[in-house]
Amino acid sequence: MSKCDKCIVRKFNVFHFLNSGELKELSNTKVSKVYNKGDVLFEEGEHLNGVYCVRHGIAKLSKLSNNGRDQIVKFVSNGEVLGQRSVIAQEPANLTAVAVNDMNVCFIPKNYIIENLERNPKFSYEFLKDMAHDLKEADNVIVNMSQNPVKQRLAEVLLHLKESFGLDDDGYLLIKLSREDISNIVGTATESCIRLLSELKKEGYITTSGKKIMIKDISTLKQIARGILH
Amino acid sequence: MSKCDKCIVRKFNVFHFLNSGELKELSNTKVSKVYNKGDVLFEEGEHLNGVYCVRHGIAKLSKLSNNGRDQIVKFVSNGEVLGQRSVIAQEPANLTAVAVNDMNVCFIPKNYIIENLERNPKFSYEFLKDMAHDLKEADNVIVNMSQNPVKQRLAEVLLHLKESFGLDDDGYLLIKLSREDISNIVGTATESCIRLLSELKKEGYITTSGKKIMIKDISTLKQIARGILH
DNA sequence: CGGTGTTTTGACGTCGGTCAATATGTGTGG
DNA sequence: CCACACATATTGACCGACGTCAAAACACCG
Repeated sequence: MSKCDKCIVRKFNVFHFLNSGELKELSNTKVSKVYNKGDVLFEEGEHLNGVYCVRHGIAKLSKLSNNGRDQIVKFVSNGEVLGQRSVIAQEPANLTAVAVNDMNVCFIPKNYIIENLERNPKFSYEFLKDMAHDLKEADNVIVNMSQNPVKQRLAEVLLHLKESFGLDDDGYLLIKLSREDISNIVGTATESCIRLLSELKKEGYITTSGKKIMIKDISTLKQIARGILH
Repeated sequence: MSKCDKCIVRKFNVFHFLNSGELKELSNTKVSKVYNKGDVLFEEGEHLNGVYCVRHGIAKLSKLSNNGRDQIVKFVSNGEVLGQRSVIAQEPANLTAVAVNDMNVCFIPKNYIIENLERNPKFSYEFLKDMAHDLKEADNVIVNMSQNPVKQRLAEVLLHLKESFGLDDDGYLLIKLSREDISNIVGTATESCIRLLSELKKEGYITTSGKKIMIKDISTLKQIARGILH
């Protein structure tokens, strides 16, 4: 069992303020888990007994709309924590979490979280800041989804994927998603998404090779994402 | 200056756990304010020096999209608290707050909030639960906005307005909004919204009289909101 | 090699946005 | 109380973006 006080990803999340005693307790209560690409971490409506701290890998958080299509709401990767909302509100999960990659995750039982929230104001404050950030992002997504055309949203998504997950050695987006996944982020039909991708390709702003996508003209893409260009 | 320990709305929000000493301090630091319909409480990008506790009235929280249209993200009314996200994250406001009604509001300075967060875990926990709830709502809105057609969203909005604010003595929705406001909630052009309202009217599910809207056939409207009927 | 799943392209219809004209309020001062 | 100006609501006509269905091209794998 690896020690939490040596864990690098902890530096970037709500656990970075814990003292050595609290970290030792964390090391003892946490459980390491491995998920393979496509595995479900938890599903909408499920009751969570703890949170998931991502050591390595990427998960997508999605929700089924009442018309039967998935909407991807958010990605979570190295250092980030999953399931905090449900644990804090003591409610069933509102979203489904699926591994996009092979993942290495630490599961931290609910009790540990609750107890620390009750006695450690700094810890609570970290959680609050985290959720405040998520809330701001969510509000921004609402505005974009409801007001921007699909091409603009697609451009935003591509830029966002680059910002969040970076590039591989050849300059392609590191995260590999199916066209269906991409359209489920953008909130559109798969075919529309494909069509707009090939449009962007024809215009010379991106290149694709199988699932891999490369952004070639980032500044023009930014203009499209801002609605200045179409 | 009225006393917070006698305030009814406190029972419904994050302040309901404070002890009598903390409440006395709150009474002394808070400032009562009155806003008239259309007044701006704060604007996107503005730095907030505290939170607003709504004693009476309704405010709309909106954000300007990069194509120049407003998107209403959320309403806040009696007992609810405004501006908490910005104060907690110590960031400029992400949304603009405008009074929909004449309002009676208590302004609570940032320092009071921060100090209590630092020493009172129960208080922090209340904030956390509040934000967890907001976050869930926001995620649900994202899914609806990106996946549902306008008529469905309009039906949902009407039902939501009824749930949140209730009816007046004649059975009309208590909250009075312009068509433009309604379309800014639904995320559509004003004319489209008007057209769909008159469609719902022709179909007999609602009645309108000026700005006032009455829901006549709530069960059918629910079916439309769920996408079962069109 | 065929079989299965994903990506791409084509054709077509419709939902919803835009512009413009008209109607209906709503408030103001006379 | 009326007349005028001005805002808001409603309706019509038109068009483009986007969703849907279907077929073809391509990839991946036993």
